[in-house]
Amino acid sequence: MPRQMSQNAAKMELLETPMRNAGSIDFEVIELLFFAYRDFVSDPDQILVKSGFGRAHHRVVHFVNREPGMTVADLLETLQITKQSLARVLKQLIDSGYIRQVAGPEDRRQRKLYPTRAGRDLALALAEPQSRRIERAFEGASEATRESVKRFLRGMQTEK
Amino acid sequence: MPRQMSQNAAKMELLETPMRNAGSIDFEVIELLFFAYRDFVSDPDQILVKSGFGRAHHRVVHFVNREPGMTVADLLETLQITKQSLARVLKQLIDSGYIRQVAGPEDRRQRKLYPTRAGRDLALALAEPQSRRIERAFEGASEATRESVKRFLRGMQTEK
DNA sequence: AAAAATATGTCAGCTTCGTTGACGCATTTT
DNA sequence: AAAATGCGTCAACGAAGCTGACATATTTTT
Repeated sequence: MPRQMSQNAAKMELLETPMRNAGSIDFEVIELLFFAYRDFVSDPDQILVKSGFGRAHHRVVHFVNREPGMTVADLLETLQITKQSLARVLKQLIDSGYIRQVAGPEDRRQRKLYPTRAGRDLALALAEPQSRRIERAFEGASEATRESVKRFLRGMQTEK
Repeated sequence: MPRQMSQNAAKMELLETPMRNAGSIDFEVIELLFFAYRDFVSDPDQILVKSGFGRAHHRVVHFVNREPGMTVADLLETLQITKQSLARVLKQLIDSGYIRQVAGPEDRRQRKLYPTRAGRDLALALAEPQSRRIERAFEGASEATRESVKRFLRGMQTEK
């Protein structure tokens, strides 16, 4: 086989054309979601570093504040992680005084989770820059537009 | 101090009221973004497990396919990670034949990255379920609505 | 009353993917 | 010739997920 042909064969395996929106594949929105979420979660990180916590703590403190009295099982369902994974961060949040547990009044096996005042304050501090970013992204948008965006985001969720 | 007062004092530190959309904090959209992204990235995971890759490989293979010829530095900028972190996954993708490197034609220190046919196929396979999910979320939406959503997502990005 | 199921906690070990810091090599720029 | 740049790599570490096994308290079922 001549050298030139080998070169071409080797080159053939390299694709030089960009993968563009085509067929039914929406690469543009895929990337928009990636960048939007990357920057969205980067906001709270500075605050979290000061407390010695990470993103996992953020999620826990957020949802417990949103629904005080939720059980450990509820939280596992919401976060879609294992109890062993939750245990670490939850324990740290309890030990640090941001969250407390109360035995369920009906079913005493349950551990109902509540934020302390410090836990509420932390959740608010973390939500603030995220909310500002959202407001900036909605800048000038009508109420109908805002509803469309929410509808889209709801539609992105797996229906359970 | 009477026992009753101590009990109340202890109870005081537990907040039982849900943290609701109030002031300027938009908890609803914060959560919608969390759930939307959680489910959005869960799609490719099954496919990735079969190839022995993770989400980091997904991102690399995606962007190299979107912009063949991008350099290592470009990729680091896009992903916002360190070169040591990228090195691991990039090496695996190169060794597995999904991506190849070519010395830059002008600056030969650069490594331009290109997908192979297998790399293109993998990127397409990973994008497919995500794109289907996006289409479902847009179901029945007008072109104007779609543009509004994209505008919102662009607005969520940190401007560089 | 006994047995089974449930809710939670915990131990141990593993994986992925991010980090910092240091250094080497080839190449380009000054 | 010296300095800066692009990239690769070694080593050590941390955050946050995972599986599997087992313990304890409590509730439900038999």
